[in-house]
Amino acid sequence: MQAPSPNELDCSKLFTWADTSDGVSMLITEQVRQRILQAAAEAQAKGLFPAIATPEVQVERPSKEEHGDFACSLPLKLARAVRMNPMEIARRLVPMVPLGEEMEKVEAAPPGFLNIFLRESWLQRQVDAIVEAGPAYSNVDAGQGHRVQVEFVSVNPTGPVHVGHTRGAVLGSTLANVLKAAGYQVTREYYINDAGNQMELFYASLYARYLQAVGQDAQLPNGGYQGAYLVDEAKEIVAAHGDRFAKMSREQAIREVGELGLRRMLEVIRQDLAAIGVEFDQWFSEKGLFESSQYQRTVELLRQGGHLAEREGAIWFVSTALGEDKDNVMVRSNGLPTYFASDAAYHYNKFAVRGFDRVINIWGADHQGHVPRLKAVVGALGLEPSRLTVIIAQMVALKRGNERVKASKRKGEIVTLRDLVAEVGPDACRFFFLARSPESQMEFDLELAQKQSQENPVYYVQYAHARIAGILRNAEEQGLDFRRGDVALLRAPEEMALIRKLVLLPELVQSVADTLQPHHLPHYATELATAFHWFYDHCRVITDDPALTSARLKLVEASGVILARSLELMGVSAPQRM
RNA sequence: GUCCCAGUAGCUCAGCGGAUAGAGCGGCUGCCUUCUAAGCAGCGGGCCGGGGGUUCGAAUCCCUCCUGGGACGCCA
Repeated sequence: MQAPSPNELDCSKLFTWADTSDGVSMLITEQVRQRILQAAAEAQAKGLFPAIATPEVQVERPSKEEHGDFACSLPLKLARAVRMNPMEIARRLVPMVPLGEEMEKVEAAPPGFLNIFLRESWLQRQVDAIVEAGPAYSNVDAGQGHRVQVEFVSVNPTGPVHVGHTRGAVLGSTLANVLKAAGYQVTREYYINDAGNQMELFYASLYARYLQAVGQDAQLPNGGYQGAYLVDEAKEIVAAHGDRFAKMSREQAIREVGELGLRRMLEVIRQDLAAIGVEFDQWFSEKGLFESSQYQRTVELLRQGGHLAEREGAIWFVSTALGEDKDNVMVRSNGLPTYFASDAAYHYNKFAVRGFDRVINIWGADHQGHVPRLKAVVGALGLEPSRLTVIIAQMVALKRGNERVKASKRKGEIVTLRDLVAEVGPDACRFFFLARSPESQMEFDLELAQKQSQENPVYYVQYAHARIAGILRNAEEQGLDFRRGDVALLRAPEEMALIRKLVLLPELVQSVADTLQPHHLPHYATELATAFHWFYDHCRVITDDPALTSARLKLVEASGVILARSLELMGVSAPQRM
């Protein structure tokens, strides 16, 4: 028998999950995989086919019902190495697979698949398990309590959050939800770029608007922020503080007005994000890295490691020595650090100071070129670069009908997150962004999004939840107690199809935590809703048959638990009525 | 010029080594005396950008070309 590779052992650990009433059990997919592995080992031990290294055994969910609940192509993969007909391998494997109480049967199917069917009784019992466990049914233990930080949005506090940033916001908050469900200890963080040029420009712009607001002649600085929101900010500052800043030195006034403006801007950003359910555990100040001399320490570490070189009056990070295309300036010839330098310090802080096991950054596509050098500098600081994952969310192109909307904060042409939520609503907005994988560019037609809002798939999913709530309300009004309902009565095709969808959520949580691709959640939720609507239309729940009524009410409750949980993971509300 | 991402139904997008390629929207046709019709059932719709390869098997992997977006600063 082949000893499982260390990699396989790791995997089996990753796939365990707790939280069921009968103690720790394993994801069903993983159980099936293990059984096939066992079967292969036994077949080889018995000499049914030559003993060779068993390739990675993968189990998939076939799309066609007649192919069973799981399918495995191991025989096809084995065929060449053992020089046998794959169908013959499959046939010899079938009787070796231990069925246990989960599996009904295993079939060999041409050209050499193993099709695995789950036992009806096992599926039915999951309904009880879901009702007992509640939302925790979906939880897995992939993270094993490891500390992971998700840093996202981190928009410069020079203006409100706009539509493009919203994609990253929705993505990050959902990932954080899922990672938590997968057993990680999660910190959601917003990095405040409160140091550097852009902030100086913002302060100076705000100061100019302030002077204008108190009736003085003032010009925006070159390249300054032209957005109307700064005019409003300035007016509000005047309302609260009068013209006292106009009487101080320009330098001091810019500092004080700027400080006020920064705080107000951050508050606007926080509120706008909260409106689509995005909240943070930590707001981390870039300036703090300098004030606590963590920046200086990081630079010193790089210098000691021989990663810095002085040239043309600037200090460079010699990334070419680490296989990069070019070196990067860390300290400019004017003595000021670059954004890259504080980023190095920031990531040193994340790993070495705060001790996160893993860090996930969500960036816009316009920062994509910075990934290699950030990884390089993390490595140069003696940290393992693979602990850092940078997810690049592609651009969101805005349209209004046929007209393209160009978003530029400095020019002030912004479609803000606030506008978007006002037009489309937070639920549709989250669902819409979430349904697309981050690496595909998307076109957001504001007209269409608004028009579609009644036909948006999010309502389809939410409606299923509202129907569930309605049935449970009726049951309660009629004083029905279904705790003793017998799940063995759930045998209709619509009932079984629904149960099959319900049991998928833990596996989905596992795979999203693994691949960091939450766009599968909305698709799952839609499929689950479809299964429920189908059930609803074919199986009347509350009837004059008390036994069947109780059993079906249990299924309805279990459906509500899983549907609400998948909506919760996406940050979408689960309405009781619609 | 170099690097990254994308190209799948009329539109917006899933699928990323498995069996006859999917969903929503839009179009057409049926279904409300029964727990919400924001629902269900059905019809139509595709050289999976082109061309080569690898494989028992390719929308999926490799090469190449085309198209669109992004990145290549002592900006962030």
